[in-house]
Amino acid sequence: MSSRKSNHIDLQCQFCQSRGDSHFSELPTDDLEVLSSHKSCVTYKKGQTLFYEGTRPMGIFCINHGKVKVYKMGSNGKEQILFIAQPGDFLGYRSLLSEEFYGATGTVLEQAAICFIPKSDFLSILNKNPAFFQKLMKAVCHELGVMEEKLAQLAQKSVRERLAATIIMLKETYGMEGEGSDVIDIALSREDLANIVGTATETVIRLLSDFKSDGLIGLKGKKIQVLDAQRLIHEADFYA
Amino acid sequence: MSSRKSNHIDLQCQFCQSRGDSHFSELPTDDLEVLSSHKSCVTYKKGQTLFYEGTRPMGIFCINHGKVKVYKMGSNGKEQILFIAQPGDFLGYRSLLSEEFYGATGTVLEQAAICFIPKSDFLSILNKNPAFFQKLMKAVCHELGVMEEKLAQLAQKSVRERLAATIIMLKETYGMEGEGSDVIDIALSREDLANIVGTATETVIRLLSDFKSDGLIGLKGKKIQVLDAQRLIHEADFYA
DNA sequence: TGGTAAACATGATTTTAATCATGTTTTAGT
DNA sequence: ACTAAAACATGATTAAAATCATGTTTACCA
Repeated sequence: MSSRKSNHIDLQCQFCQSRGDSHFSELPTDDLEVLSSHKSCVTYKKGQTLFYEGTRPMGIFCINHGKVKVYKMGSNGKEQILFIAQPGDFLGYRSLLSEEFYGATGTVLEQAAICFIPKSDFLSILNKNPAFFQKLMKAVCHELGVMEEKLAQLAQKSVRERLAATIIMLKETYGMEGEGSDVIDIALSREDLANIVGTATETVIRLLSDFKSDGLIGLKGKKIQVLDAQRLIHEADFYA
Repeated sequence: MSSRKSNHIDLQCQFCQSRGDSHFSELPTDDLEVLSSHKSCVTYKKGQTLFYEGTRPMGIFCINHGKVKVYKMGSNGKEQILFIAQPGDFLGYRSLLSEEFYGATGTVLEQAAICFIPKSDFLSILNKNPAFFQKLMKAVCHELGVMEEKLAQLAQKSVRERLAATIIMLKETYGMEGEGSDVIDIALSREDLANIVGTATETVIRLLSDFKSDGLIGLKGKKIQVLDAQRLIHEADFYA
């Protein structure tokens, strides 16, 4: 709002690097052209919020680049992070389709480029493409299963187990290949990590130190390096 | 399996009392006839299981009468109840549509009559009726929102708050009208209640006693009577 | 680049809720 | 109706994690 340089950028869906990872991967070319001409693309800085819990969705966000945390704010002021969205992910379509207000807030975790597709365009493409609709249905059903699993884990596992499980999940999602392998490539503060696990920041800090002393992880600055995935999985009490 | 009297019954979807509450409410008559002729209907006794976590869904269940708890079993042998299904509810369609194994187990809470619709029939009706498909999509999206809300509450609220919230929810869903009003008409054991709230059975028992001494609830046998909904809501820390 | 706020870290204390132990009441099956 | 098992109840103890307090390091921006 103060910067003179526009933060709007021009991204064509047809040539989007992240489209292959998205639900748009098999959309016909003409639909992609409609999308490209109607959507707007904006770059965001860390900390900027895309949408707020309790407000009305006007379209969907499609992440070209960067990461977004989606969370609910509790009465105590503490965030509960529901998931972290990455390039190719859609945001806000759940509320759009259930015709409800946003149930959570979406805030950019690191420098991002994100497209916004107006509600009407998204819905018309959805209605024109049964295959796309089915794909999306399948995705929502899968998401529901994932959320149910998270709920059960939260109810039944200790903080230590949940933190170990979270680190493993992060490694699978953001672990880099080759070189600095096993380093989890996402800049999460201890507080964010606590808000994923559902615990206090101090508890996460303590447990990370424990894991480090035990040789399970290494701490490169604020990035976590998984040293012994096997034992970490054991800590998470999987397959038990 | 031992009883000589068959537990199969004949229920026609066209005349189903519970259909008005279900996603089938606006399905064309000819589709209902197809359903009726292809489905099978069975009565179940308390404790019988409809489907098991980790198995492959072969169709969907539609509840005509009775209640079913859907839960995940933890490594400690403790159940986490995800939701309780009632007449008109579908069960198992989520896994069917995401093409995954059942993520949870469904067990009958009280005497029930439940229809089973084979996968192929359900899917063909789904594909023939875009309006039905959309309705279902909307429902799944709503469910996802509900599950996210539960997750956040579990992470952020105390056991006391969660129990109060659960009682209020149960009252809204199963509260009887008129006469014995405010009595929650569902036979939940203290253990089941604990597995909804995500706590130990003893803790639920103690808190129920507390609520009773405080005049918030009455205990009619094992059924709960809500005496002071306002204060109960306050205990649940809503609108805070 | 110096100053300031945020993030990280560690210790001490308190709170919450789980677990363990034991007894009583209800329920269901023969 | 009788018995066994399950459910309910209450007290005592322990364990887990939150909270409070304080100090250090890191990151950011004017």
